[in-house]
Amino acid sequence: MMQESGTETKSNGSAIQNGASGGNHLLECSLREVRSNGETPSVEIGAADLTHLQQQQALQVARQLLLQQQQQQQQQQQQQQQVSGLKSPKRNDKQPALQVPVSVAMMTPQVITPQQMQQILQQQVLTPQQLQVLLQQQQALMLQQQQLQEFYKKQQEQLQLQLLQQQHAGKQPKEPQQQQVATQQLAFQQQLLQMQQLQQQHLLTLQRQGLLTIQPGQPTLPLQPLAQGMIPTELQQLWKEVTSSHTAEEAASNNHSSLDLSTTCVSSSAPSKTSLIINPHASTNGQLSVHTPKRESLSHEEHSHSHPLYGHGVCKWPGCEAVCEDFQSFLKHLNSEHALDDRSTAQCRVQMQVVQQLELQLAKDKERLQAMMTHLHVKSTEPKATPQPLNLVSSVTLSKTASEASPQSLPHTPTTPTAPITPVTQGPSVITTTSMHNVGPIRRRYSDKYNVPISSADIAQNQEFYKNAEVRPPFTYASLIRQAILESPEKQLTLNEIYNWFTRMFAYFRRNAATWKGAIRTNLSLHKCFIRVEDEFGSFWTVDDEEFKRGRHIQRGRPRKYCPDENFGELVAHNPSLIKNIQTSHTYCTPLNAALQASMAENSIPLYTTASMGNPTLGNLANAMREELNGAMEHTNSNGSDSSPGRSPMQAMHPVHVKEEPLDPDENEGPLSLVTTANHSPDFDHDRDYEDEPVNEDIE
DNA sequence: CTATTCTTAAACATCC
DNA sequence: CGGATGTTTAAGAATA
Repeated sequence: MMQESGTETKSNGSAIQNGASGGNHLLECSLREVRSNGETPSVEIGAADLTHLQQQQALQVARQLLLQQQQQQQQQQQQQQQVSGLKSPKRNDKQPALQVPVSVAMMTPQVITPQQMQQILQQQVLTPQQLQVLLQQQQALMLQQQQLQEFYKKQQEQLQLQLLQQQHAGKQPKEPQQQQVATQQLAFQQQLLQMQQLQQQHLLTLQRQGLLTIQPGQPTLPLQPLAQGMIPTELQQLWKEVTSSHTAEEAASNNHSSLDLSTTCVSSSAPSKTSLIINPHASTNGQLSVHTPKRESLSHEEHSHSHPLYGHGVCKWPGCEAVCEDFQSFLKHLNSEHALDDRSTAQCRVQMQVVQQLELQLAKDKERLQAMMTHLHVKSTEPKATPQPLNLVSSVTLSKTASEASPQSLPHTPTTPTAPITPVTQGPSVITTTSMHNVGPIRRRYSDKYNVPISSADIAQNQEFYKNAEVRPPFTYASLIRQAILESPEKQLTLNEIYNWFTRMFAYFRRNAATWKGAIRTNLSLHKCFIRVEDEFGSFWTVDDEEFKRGRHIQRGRPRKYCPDENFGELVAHNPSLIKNIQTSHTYCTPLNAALQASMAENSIPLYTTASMGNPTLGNLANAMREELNGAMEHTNSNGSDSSPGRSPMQAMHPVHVKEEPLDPDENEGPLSLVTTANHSPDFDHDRDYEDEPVNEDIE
């Protein structure tokens, strides 16, 4: 269209074939912007948003957990020094340090930065189910930690009280009691340590399983001292608030729910960020409340009988696994079997080493991941400046594609050196874009190439990316053509409309027109799934999605759609009166039962054969299809932008001619005339291309 | 290494 | 006649 022959070069053909296998993304483009009829993407949006927010929250929970642990460790060190020194000259000053950093993760939504959000959106790592599990696990861990920490806090206070008494009461012999308290203190510290280790193991396990992806380049990694967007004073303040709220909770008067806290933090911490990244739709779909109320309820339930070392009726002390009927028995068991002794101490030491090792490993993995990301040109620190084809980072379902995302497959074609920095403003609309259809095969094949669920965020981002970056989309022509057709309101496009779709949706297809247009034509002819329908005003193309999923081509050496040299087999295939009724209804009855269509397409001949043998259902079938056709014609008069302007809505009323399905000679012996009889019209008997060919009766 | 898939080019046909 | 549209074949690259 735009710059046709002048810039035609063959040089970019195969070279660019390498250039855009960055991922398999849906190209569900522009449905909402091109046409506004029909589709209601809200459900899918909700699911997508849910996933994204879950990812966000999971990530944040993980981050905050780790952050929390570090803070705790510092506190413990401080407190340990206190205890061991048996003097606390500045207890009051230290009081804030005694505050337990509970529920820091509750305020995760406002901590996350747009960059993080962007990355999370780009990563389709977790399924909702996985996220749910992850969240629950994290919540359980956090609650356990809270509970223990509160217990610990009480002990600490008790100890301080005793110390105070000791100081004020002179040097009266309270030694035994104090020793006991100190012992308990140590035991709880060990428990805390153990719990932290468990948490980190949990996190690491999740990460290794690919359930949790910790972003590289983010100052929020576990080993980093502070989370982005949060300064120490804020943390302290929040801890205070949270702790006080939990104290109130213990007093059975908790009105200060975690949700409130979260809200408070949102408004005080980073409201602009929050409002920027939280999609209104998402925020109202219960996503945020999924987290916090659950925590709340859990905190009530598990406060009474939750312990990081107790789960499923089993003591979780390393190497113990003693069965405890209930929580009380567990506590007894814990105090009796895992009291402060050499063995427990040694186990704690071991656990500490384990934690250190894990941290080390985590640091290494983080470094490795960062290097990988850098290598793949994924600018994790640049959120929106470079809309890359997504799914590069990671994907559960498309890991193969991700692995294919070698650097050369990134959009760095010679013709598009500036592609990666093409500015595309996405904003919250990323989440609101939806997907109608799944794109089929990508350029680089992979086994599960069909119907791979891809998130709408990818679609949107990739759509924007390919719209603006002159990068070859990593999809086959067939998938793109299908996409174009399926996006059209009537699921049909003329060739020129397909061209237009390509140029509109992909900057890459705004040049070298002759090349890709020819490829489109070739693909239309070659693929079984593309059905050419002819009416009095021209022809248009439809797609048989079931056939598309089968991915069949018109096989060579078999009857062609177009065969100048006719022979017996081709006569069958070229008989326009045979299948056209089926095809016609097929064309117009997208609302028709897809399974029926698939069945028709797949088993057309057996169907006919059966019908010829006297199956009474065929007539009904034909009638049903005619009815479907009639019904479908009622809504064919909606004009999308891709609709041919020259075709009036009334065309649909006319009999149309369909590209002959290339019936295989080995399966087209069926007496198709019966179908013709079912809906026979003189109009069907002359096809433009094959009017001189014998009709199907010859094959009988 | 082989088979398959996909792309690209080209030749050819038909229609407008 | 020339362009648009279709069909078919072949070659080569990429991939399974």
